[in-house]
Amino acid sequence: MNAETINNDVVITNQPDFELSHIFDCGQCFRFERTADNEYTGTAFGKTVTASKQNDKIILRSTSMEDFKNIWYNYLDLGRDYTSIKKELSSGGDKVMEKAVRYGGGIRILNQELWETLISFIISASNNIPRIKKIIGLLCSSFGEPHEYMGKIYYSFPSPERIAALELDELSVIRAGFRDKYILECARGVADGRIDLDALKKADTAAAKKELMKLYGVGNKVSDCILLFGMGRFDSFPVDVWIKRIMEYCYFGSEQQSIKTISEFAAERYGRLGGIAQQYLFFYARECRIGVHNGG
DNA sequence: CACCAGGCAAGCC
DNA sequence: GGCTTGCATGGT
Repeated sequence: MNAETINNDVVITNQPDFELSHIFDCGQCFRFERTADNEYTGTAFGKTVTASKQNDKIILRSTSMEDFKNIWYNYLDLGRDYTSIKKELSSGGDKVMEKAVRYGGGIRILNQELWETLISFIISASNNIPRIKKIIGLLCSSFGEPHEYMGKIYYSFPSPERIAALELDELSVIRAGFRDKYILECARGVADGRIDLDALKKADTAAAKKELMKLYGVGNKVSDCILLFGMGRFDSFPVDVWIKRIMEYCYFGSEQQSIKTISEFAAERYGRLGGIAQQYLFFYARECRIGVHNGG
């Protein structure tokens, strides 16, 4: 990887295993939108950026080398060697994973803020991705801090304190439905110190998961997503309806399995790379609509 | 109209 | 422990 500043852009070259559509359409992140061909715009850590890619050149528009080094390099997980990860996942003779890796070869697991990940995946429960994005967008535009980027106003993800100060009926403007009480309760816990997210980051995966599952609105699947997307725990393998479907279809002859069975199968097969394997499978399942026969 | 969406909490046994 | 049901909202 090489990065240099050209005018107000940061231009990245020699960066393999990086495709914006794979990264932002694999369900890990809800705050980036496609704004043109091979171009996505979104906000993280209170800053907005437009990322595009053309001819193996990645351009982060209207930003600084300082922000690249402090925020985007780590956020986009540019320090990790996905070539060897993909090789390892593909080398076991697993034809399904081989194909999934080919499909989503440009996926990177974003290093997102833990607080934002917690709330985002509480909102994801029994919901669909367009509406998850809509609710989170409303949460940010209603209660986040505004900033200007390339002549437009964008909003940060609101702080725990900001949400904690709300009443339930004020929060209802985001149309989160039954999830609003989960959001409020977690915000109040983080704001008053009952929930210590920084301490959680230091715990091992099993202990962190146990703590996460104590939170109102956080169960087995949502905690796995928080571990994977907000804490970089690649040994976490979230099993949602898509993963359940594709695993049953590809590994169990389309026969229904319990979530526990699928989790154990994944842990055995993918081990410490489970979370990354999950993202390749999720992207593959959705792109090909595997197991979906209702004409989407 | 029914059913589904990156599930979870609460109530049962 | 495992299983069932209700849950807000919006889309098809």
